[in-house]
Amino acid sequence: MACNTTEINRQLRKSGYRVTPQRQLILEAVCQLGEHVTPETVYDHVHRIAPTLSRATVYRVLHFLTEQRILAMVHMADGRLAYEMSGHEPHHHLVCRTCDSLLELPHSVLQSFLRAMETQYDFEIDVSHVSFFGHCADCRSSAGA
Amino acid sequence: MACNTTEINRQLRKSGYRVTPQRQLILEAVCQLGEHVTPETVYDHVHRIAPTLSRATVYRVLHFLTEQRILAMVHMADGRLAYEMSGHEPHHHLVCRTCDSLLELPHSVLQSFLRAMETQYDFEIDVSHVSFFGHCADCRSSAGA
DNA sequence: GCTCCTGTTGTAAATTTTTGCAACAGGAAA
DNA sequence: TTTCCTGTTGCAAAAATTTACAACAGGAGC
Repeated sequence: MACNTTEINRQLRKSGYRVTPQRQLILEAVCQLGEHVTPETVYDHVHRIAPTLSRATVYRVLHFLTEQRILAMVHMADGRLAYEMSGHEPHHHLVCRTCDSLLELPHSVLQSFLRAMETQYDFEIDVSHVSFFGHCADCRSSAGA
Repeated sequence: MACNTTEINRQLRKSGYRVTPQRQLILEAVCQLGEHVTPETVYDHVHRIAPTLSRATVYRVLHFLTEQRILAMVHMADGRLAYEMSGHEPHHHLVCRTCDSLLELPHSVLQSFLRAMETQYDFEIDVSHVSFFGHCADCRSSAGA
């Protein structure tokens, strides 16, 4: 996943938004840091380069870039949010609400189903990352009942 | 959705957990308040009845009851969490990340697909509430591109 | 009805995330 | 290049959520 800043910058400007050094730094950080990047990780990273860049800006820019579909939002097991480049290889999770484990789910399992839903509801589902919540085999058996 | 406290209490005791007045109050509150109940709403409600009951306990109990599959966790549009009785009529959402709108999705659309995944991965997906994130028709067209 | 073990709670502080507002700075247009 | 409009940022305070820890209180066993 190369971080094609040039193309993204043009896209932003065309939509009437500004390309600021803060936004560029944060975007590059997410790109370099990989999958499931937390706001705090981003902050640590960019704050080293630009010490005045504030936490508030990190949160605001992450939210903004998600709205612009440049980043994808990932729901972590603990309920917190993480981010990643939306162009990342699609991957999905089964998240256990008891033990917080993550089970990877191949994209192929979802692909056709999600496409069908999109057509049916005219809603563009963010297929780059989908999480399902529930309870894994281990916790199901140990919970007894 | 009647809130069958008796049965739930037995289930908790059998698993070695305690039935405290705080837990009962919070459970009843969620049951009465309906779908998509936020921690703050629960706190307001129970705090009126038991003024010493703290926010920390509300958060802890909501998390705990979700682990026990008595409550279901709902991802709201703004990224915050809400809760509801897990026995509620299953309903699902398409959440727009640009305008935060919620589109209801009938259970039938998901049912067979989720069942198949459960069988395949031995993971009990919480079917009482599933959210998909993406971008709605309106925001897709207005985003231009 | 007691006792004891240990799961739970309240408090207060830490951490995380959001928000209001004035100062700042992209970038389009001249 | 200069100007101007308004989108963005930083700061600081507010709000939301989590955590540590000592005191408390279910409920099983007697």
